Amino acid sequence: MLSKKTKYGIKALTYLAKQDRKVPIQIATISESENISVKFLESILLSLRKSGILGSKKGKGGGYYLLKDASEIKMTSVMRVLEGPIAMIPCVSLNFYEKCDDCPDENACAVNKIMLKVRDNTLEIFRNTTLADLSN
Amino acid sequence: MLSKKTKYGIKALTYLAKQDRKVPIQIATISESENISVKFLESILLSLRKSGILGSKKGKGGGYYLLKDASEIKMTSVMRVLEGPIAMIPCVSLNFYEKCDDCPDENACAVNKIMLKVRDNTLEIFRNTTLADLSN
DNA sequence: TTTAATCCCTATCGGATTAGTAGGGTAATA
DNA sequence: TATTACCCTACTAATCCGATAGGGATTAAA
Repeated sequence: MLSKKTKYGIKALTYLAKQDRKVPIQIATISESENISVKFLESILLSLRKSGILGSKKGKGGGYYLLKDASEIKMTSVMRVLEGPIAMIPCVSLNFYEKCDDCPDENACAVNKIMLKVRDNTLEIFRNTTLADLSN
Repeated sequence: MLSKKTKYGIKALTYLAKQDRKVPIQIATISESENISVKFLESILLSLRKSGILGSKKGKGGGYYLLKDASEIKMTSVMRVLEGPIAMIPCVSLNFYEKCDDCPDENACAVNKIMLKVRDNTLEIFRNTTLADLSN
């Protein structure tokens, strides 16, 4: 299941992608437009800023803005920041790899086999999709 | 994240797929071979039986067995029984559809758009993969 | 210089889910 | 009839999620 964090994060990012990048947008504005609680959205935007996808400006007239052009922001990085691993199980994850305790041989493991396929495919989609694609 | 229930379920099913279908296999046997707690495995096999993927035989010499040939058991049905929805979000789910409260228009929703792609792709993989494919 | 807007950070909390445990009931077979 | 093994219910510890609360720091504008 996709977490609400990810869902809201993607919505907020596509909202920003539709705006003039030079004008910071306030949390409250996005919150109203996308029906997201202000405080929860705040924490989401914060993590997007820390990961280098968003920039922010403090004080009056401040807000959040995309650091790069929407067409240069791939869904792979967005998903990894918001949702974490793209793979459904750690033993097939590129960025969050972990061995299974119970599994003596990954190459012989049926779960590994099928989930690897799924990961490859999903990854391909996220790699070829940018924020610009989603905001049209 | 794939639940352990699903992971163990797939492992148990591929184990059964390697055996003679006419001989019931006991829970304890699968449990030992695949490193799964007996009781937890018991509840998993039970739900696989209730959903019509496995058959069971009680009493001495009893156990579980595949109801169909491994090559006829698609991963779509296995995943739906064990994990539930294949889609990452209910608004793009075929079998577990639900509308999002916060979303006025699904066709204009970026999350819907990208997750629909992912679902289509994942579904395609599960449809074209059978237990037989995994047990080789 | 003051004020108000806005981001920034930490802590907390209820509810849901997960993974696993325990214990006994029931049916089938030798 | 004794044994084996499935079947079912209930419980629990741990974890995660979504949300809330409250204040602190920074900046722009009056």
